[in-house]
Amino acid sequence: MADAGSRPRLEDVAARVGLSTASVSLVLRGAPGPSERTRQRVLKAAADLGYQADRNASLLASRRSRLLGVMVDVHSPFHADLVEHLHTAAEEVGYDLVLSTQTRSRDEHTAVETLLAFRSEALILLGPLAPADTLMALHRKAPVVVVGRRMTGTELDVVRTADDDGVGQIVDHLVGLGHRSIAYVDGGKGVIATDRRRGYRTAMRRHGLDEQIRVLHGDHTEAAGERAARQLLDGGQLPTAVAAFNDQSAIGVLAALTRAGVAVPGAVSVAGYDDDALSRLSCFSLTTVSQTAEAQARHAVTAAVERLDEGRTAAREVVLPPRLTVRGSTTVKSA
Amino acid sequence: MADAGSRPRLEDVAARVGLSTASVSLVLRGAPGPSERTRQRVLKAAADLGYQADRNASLLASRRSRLLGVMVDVHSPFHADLVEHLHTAAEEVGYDLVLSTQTRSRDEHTAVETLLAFRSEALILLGPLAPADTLMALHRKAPVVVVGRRMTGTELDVVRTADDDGVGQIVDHLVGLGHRSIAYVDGGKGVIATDRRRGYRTAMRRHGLDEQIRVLHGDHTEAAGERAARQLLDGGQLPTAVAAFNDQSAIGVLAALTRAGVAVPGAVSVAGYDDDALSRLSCFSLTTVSQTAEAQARHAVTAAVERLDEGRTAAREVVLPPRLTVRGSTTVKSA
DNA sequence: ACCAGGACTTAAAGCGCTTTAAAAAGTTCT
DNA sequence: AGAACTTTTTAAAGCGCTTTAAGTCCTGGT
Repeated sequence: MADAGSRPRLEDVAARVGLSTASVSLVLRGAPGPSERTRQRVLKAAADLGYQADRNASLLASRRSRLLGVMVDVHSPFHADLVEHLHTAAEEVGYDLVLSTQTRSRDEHTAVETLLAFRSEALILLGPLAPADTLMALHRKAPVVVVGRRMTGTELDVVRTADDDGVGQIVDHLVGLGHRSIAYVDGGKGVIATDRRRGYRTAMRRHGLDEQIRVLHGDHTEAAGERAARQLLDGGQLPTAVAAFNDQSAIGVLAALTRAGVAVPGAVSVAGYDDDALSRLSCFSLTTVSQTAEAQARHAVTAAVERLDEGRTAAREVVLPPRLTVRGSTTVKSA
Repeated sequence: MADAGSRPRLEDVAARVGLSTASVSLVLRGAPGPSERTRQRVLKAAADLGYQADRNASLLASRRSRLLGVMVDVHSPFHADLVEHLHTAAEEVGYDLVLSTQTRSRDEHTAVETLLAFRSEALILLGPLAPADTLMALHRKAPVVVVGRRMTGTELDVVRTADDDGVGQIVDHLVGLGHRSIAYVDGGKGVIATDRRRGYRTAMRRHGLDEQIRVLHGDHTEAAGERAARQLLDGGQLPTAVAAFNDQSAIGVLAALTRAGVAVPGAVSVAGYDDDALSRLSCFSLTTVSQTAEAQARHAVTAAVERLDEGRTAAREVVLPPRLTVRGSTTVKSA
């Protein structure tokens, strides 16, 4: 049980070494001033007492909080990766993270309010859905860094990967394997889907495969992938490769094809997008595109810190190149 | 951009309505005292100014923090579910959550330190790995609630599901479908694996199927499931049903069987455990056991609140019954 | 000796809010 | 009208820490 009054305070440490709280504070934060002797004694005393600074009090007293608010969808495996890297990146520059999750019951607004209530100095929003002007309003309270979503015409910082390029890499890879008849399962409306679709079209044209362009209706779900595959199966002529909007959809395609007796990748190669946990399952072993969570996290933190500590005020967009991850679901076109 | 000095303070609101900060504070927290007229005026002023209390200051001033620290493995989909429900449960009793993730780079210790630095009044640890005495030491600083892990002989509160019962339900279900030859793919050492294995054995005996008990070596991975399945395939006589330690392993089994031309559930039924996102994929449609995240979350919060607000000091263990979720991977035994 | 200057240390004033004791304002009753 | 309350409001003292201006001590130079 917690012994209510037992938590040692700065004053207790100070009393123990017979110094002022000011000196102790200085030592504990590694600030210059205290002599070596004092430093040692204070550190010893603090350790003896198991002293741990009260963040709230520290933050309140210093005008800064050195806290970055991160809004994350706790259900997304990709966000999980991002958070992990955000943690390390933030730590390196002396910031701490406060997370707030948006869930069915807790919308973006509440999540962000919580972040602000904790005095976050900047907000890193992972895949926010709110409209641009809402985010701009927020930006007036604290610098906002949007991760993973394209945003045009705002003054917000944006960190994302080049989705069109990613699909382009998939197409290049497939073409390199000898495929020419490459279908694409679309991801619906939405900025990301649009970019990826364009990436597919552009890449196909680049390879002189204009005639082969074939976009199937779909969305981000497994079911959509299955529907698209069934459509292909019914349509008579199967393409030799299928690229999908994301991994989930790709898995739908893969499952439906396999169930219909079409070998993957033997007869048809299948590729996804996102490199999420699913794609790594050995039973799928899906060739996909990785969104380089670490790089995105680093850039997001850097963007925030530049605003906070270096007075940058101009918006900046960082667009990272995605990385093709070849696994077992794609192979050379069969004769 | 954040306009540094712009954040309105309690004092600003007070000045605007010509009252003391004390009155404003009272109104804003819904405390009794202020008259209706005052209340309205204050609320209006606060809204006009876009005032939002500074949590740090509030927490520091009140001796309480009303904060529950939650340690979560950000990569676990099950934890994600738990967090979501913890949020709502905590909100209902007027607490807020502060999350700290353990990752490869951030071990449990640091995660928990962060939680304490934020002045969490109690700690809810999701699937902690630390040894019992470490947790007990922590418990002396703040009440600890362990979720999802069995802990004997400690004074900690524990909330978990009855793993043996869960596997028992799976066996019952399979037996109900006419299966008698039911193999089990083990989950290795570890408390949870032990419980589930025992659940399997007990249930089999209860149905008079002692002779049929067959435990295959395994762990928590998909690969283990595949190995086990291959072993079954090589062994000559296939069981008519296989229950696995968890969903991942079950999926390995399922994939290996399918690949070998064994129809699932046509020839062999397969069941998993955990009801994680994987099992819901239509291409698997895995019969599994749900750990009832919501109920566990509620009990965890309740346990913490009882310690905090109702002075409970005796340890309590809440063991919830898991819930069988029947999907498409199990069916009546073929003739 | 005496003082400038450097090296440490500390008193004291907050940070923005809660809380409590006490004052102020209203009511009711005789 | 004044006593005896009750309802509102507020002054002031913190919460645990940071920060800055102001010391206190030494050293060495003259």
